[in-house]
Amino acid sequence: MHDVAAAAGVSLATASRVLGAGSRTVAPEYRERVLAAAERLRYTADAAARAMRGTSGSLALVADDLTTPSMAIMVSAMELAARSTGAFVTVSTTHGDPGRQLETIRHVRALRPRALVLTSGRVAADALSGRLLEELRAYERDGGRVVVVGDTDLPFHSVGFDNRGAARRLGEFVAETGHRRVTIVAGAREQAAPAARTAGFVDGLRAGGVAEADVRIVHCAVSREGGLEAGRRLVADGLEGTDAVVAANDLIAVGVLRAFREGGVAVPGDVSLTGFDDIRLAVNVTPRLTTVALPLAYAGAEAIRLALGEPGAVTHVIVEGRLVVRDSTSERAG
Amino acid sequence: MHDVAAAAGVSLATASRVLGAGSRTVAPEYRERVLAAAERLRYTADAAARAMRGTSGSLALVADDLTTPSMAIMVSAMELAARSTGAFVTVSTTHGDPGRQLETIRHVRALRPRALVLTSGRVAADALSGRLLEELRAYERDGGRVVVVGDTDLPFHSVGFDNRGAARRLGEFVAETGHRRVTIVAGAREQAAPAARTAGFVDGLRAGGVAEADVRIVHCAVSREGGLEAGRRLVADGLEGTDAVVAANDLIAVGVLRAFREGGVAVPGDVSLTGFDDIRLAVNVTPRLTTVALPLAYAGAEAIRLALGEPGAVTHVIVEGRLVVRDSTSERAG
DNA sequence: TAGGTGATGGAATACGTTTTCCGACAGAGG
DNA sequence: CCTCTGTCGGAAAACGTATTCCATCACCTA
Repeated sequence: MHDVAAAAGVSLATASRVLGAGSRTVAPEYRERVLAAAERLRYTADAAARAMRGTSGSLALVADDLTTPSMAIMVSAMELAARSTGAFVTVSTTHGDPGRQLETIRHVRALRPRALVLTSGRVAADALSGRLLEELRAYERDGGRVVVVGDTDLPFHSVGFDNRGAARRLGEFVAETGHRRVTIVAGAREQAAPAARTAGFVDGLRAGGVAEADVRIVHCAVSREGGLEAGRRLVADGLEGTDAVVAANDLIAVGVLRAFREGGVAVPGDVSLTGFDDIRLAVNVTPRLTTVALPLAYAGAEAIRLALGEPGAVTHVIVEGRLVVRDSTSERAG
Repeated sequence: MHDVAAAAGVSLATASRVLGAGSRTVAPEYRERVLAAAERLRYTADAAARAMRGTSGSLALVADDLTTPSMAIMVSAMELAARSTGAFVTVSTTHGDPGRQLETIRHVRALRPRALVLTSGRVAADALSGRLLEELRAYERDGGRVVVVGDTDLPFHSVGFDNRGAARRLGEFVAETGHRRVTIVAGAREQAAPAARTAGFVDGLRAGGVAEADVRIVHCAVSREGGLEAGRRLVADGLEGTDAVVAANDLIAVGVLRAFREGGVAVPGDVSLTGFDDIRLAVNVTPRLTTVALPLAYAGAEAIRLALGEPGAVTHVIVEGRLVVRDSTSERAG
């Protein structure tokens, strides 16, 4: 910047006033001269030096895993939203491992980011969460801001999905389209999101008139393979009049779908099938999956809004899912 | 750090020597005292202040789009590799728009990153590339290091895929398994990767003994929809003895597959079909796609290795694809 | 015309760290 | 016992920017 000021024939202070986000006004003539010199010299103010004075203008995103499509969509939306305000985004992944989460947060604190956005399916459900919480609190005490995406029982700003509510609506839909014997492929019992969805499915089915005795719940790994295995078990055990299978997410549903195809079970002819998440794969299978779409990009943008927001009370934002009816469900006679 | 030094009863300089990556040795007793004080006070050295002296220890990743699975895999691998060396990673997306690329690079230069990794399918094929090049050169002149992933005709370090070579091997495989009339669904003529693959397919088919007159090339949009459309056209025009369809990527192949299913063409019964990229979807369709797997994670890690490498001559790394034979191709009688 | 007032450029300082230089101290060798 | 040498702690400078404080200047009003 020294060079720019010299080239423009003004003092360092004037150059800074022009190039920094104008704390004070500068005469138009000088302003123009400085801008021209900066352009000519390809000058950009050093973010590190700038960070040493005021706020840092960088955001730290800590996510489980970028390769999961839903994470990628959220992180991408966050990057977009942050960028539109001129903030930089640094990304770290933890693979959901609480130890790595802790280590990552500790590491990232060195950047003195304006805010820390923690996106994880399993923040609270662990023994380490005490130390994690403590670390996040320390970060807040230093003036940082914590936003958690996907979990709402922590005392930080958060963006959560109304898993239970959306699942309830899906359950109601399944009940109202005439299904009477339903199997829920619920994924892992311990994970928060699948558990909330399962509870919502049950709510909705009951509300729609399905008898408790006619709702069966089976667990499996939260993956395509888990669904495949669960589906094979269902086929092997006999479907016993089951006319709908409700899966905790699309990946599981796709696995079940494959098992049904192997076993000669027609979807939706013999059994209706639903997923959750509306991943891209949901429209690339045959039949296309009836599912619940989560507004992931919106949630990501909302997280950045919270991260950059004015200081204030801790805010919990809940975003709703949307039922997407496609070809994997059909109306039953009765 | 002042507080830490005070708490440990040593000078600022000593604390720095212990906590910074030891430029000099400190008496074990003092060292321990400082470490204990830092732990107690939850102290982490300010990265910005640190960056103002030596090198910044941060890497800038500029990618087209995080939501594309292949990009996500590469970026994720880069993050992992960078992290293992203690570097921070900031990501920016440009949606492949050259204007945004330029603006992003300009913006990111403020961070004085140690290196800039540009991952894009279409860096060179544009009128703006002159200004882009100029900007990157200016960045290099300031001591930065530029690594380009996916394009090799720029004068920077690069990691490229041997599209043509891998396509050639796939072409040979198709020829050697007895296919004699082949249609290449080549995607867009203007894009570098599809064009290189098409050339490779032709090489391989010719080498495997397929006559030039028996290779037909059709173009389409590089997407599932493009493939669907192209596939429908093929079905409508009549396949005229075509016994293999070779697509420029998996997405196109999946589109073609759907068109064939609609049109009653059996894969691989009537026609063999191949893709390229080995995206997750390739194993989630029926039949599972024969394709070429690109070692994306390896390429990402390699890019970081170049980015962090010792100064030296510009290096171009070419990574090979691997033929993955699945169910969408079958051996022909002759 | 003189004094007051508002605008604005310039010098200096602070931010938190690393590193260089200097000085002190201890141990060893003559 | 003195001196030389090696080790290590402490003071200070430097990195690049934003901002505070001061000085100057022009303009307006009485």
